[in-house]
Amino acid sequence: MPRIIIPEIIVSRLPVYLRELRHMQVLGKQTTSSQELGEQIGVSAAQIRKDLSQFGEFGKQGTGYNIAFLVEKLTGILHIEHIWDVAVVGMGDMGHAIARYQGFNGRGFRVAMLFDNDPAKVGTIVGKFTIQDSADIIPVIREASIRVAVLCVPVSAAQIVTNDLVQAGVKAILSYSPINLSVPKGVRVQYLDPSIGLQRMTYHL
Amino acid sequence: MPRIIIPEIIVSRLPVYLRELRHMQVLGKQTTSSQELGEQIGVSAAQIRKDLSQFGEFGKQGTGYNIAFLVEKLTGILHIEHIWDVAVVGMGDMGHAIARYQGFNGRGFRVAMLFDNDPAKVGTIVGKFTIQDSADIIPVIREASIRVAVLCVPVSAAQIVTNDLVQAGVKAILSYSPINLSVPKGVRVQYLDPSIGLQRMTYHL
DNA sequence: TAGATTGTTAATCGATTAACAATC
DNA sequence: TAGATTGTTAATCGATTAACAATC
Repeated sequence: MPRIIIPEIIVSRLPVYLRELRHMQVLGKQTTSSQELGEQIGVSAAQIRKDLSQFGEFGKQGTGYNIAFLVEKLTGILHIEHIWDVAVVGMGDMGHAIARYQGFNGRGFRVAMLFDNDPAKVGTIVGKFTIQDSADIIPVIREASIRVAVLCVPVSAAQIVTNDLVQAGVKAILSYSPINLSVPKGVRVQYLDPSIGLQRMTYHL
Repeated sequence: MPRIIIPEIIVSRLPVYLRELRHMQVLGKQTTSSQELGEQIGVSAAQIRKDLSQFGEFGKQGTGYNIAFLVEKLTGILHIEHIWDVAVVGMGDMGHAIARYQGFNGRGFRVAMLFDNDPAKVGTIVGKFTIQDSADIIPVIREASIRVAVLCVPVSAAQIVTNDLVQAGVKAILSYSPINLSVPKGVRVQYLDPSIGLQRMTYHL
């Protein structure tokens, strides 16, 4: 039976829905509607209902969505019901910030190992972990069966380190390096380049 | 004469084109084609030509695009021919990393001031600047005519600080706080939430 | 029951791609 | 000139919205 392929644009909205629903939980809310959720995050109510309907029927006519139930469903859909161990490569300022980042708590991820190629940094402790030598990335990540990595190395090293991560079995890379990476099919990259984010806004200024 | 409105999805690709073109310049290339540029960044050649044609005719049949010329045009289109001063608010690990970030060099931005509300941090130096008191955001930013800010404060403070930034005249906010912000029309926000980036990939794992 | 809100269909809207004349 | 590549048009494809029967 051919599993229906969900458009990437829909997948990309689900984490935003989930984040807002968790926020509503913190505020003590029990239920919400597509209307209310949409207003919070700037998406139309119809779009939210259409997106969710790709995965099942999670609401009730007249009353809307039970937040806890929908959070559970989205958590399952996004495959974050278990916590993913994450490797962080490149212990400059940004790597430091990610290594100590508290925002992964309750979102499906935890930092599990740190790498850098600077002998002066290898062996030192950042947050809860000792920085390991980038030269050992392949065996160490493979041994730990890590699938997710955050890349914080300089542009000059980004593609080389990426190749190692791919060889080690990493399937998802979040990159802070402002360069396009080439990866084989089956490996995904998401880019977080602050300059790109700012330039998307200065166009309008 | 009614200026044609460029779709946001096109605007969002321009910084990526520019980044790759600058990278080509570093590699010493003089010209490129829509085909070659597209292969580098994973966009179709037709789409690049279509996008660019919204703004003018920048290429030559048979030979493609002069990279330096196209860089200059895109720099103008994105309004980054002058450097924007940026205020960074929230001097936790992420704020520190942004304050000392070198990646804004040559991309149209420079960090110009830092704020935090923690008395223990106010007055201390990070990178090239002394941390100022968040209580003074409105007069200080207004006095400096700053239009661009990076938000690195905890979720609990994000909306309040945003309101101050808006009141101070900020028109573009890059937010690392994992929460949806509400801003008046004319003010833009871009979000960089690492967990959202990762969740967009774990769906496929 | 009356009011509210879902899930879904059909219509609309917008973005991408294919193709090619123009021309360097 | 022959080959390459643009800018643009028309066709295709996909995403969003509007509307509403179903039903809580």
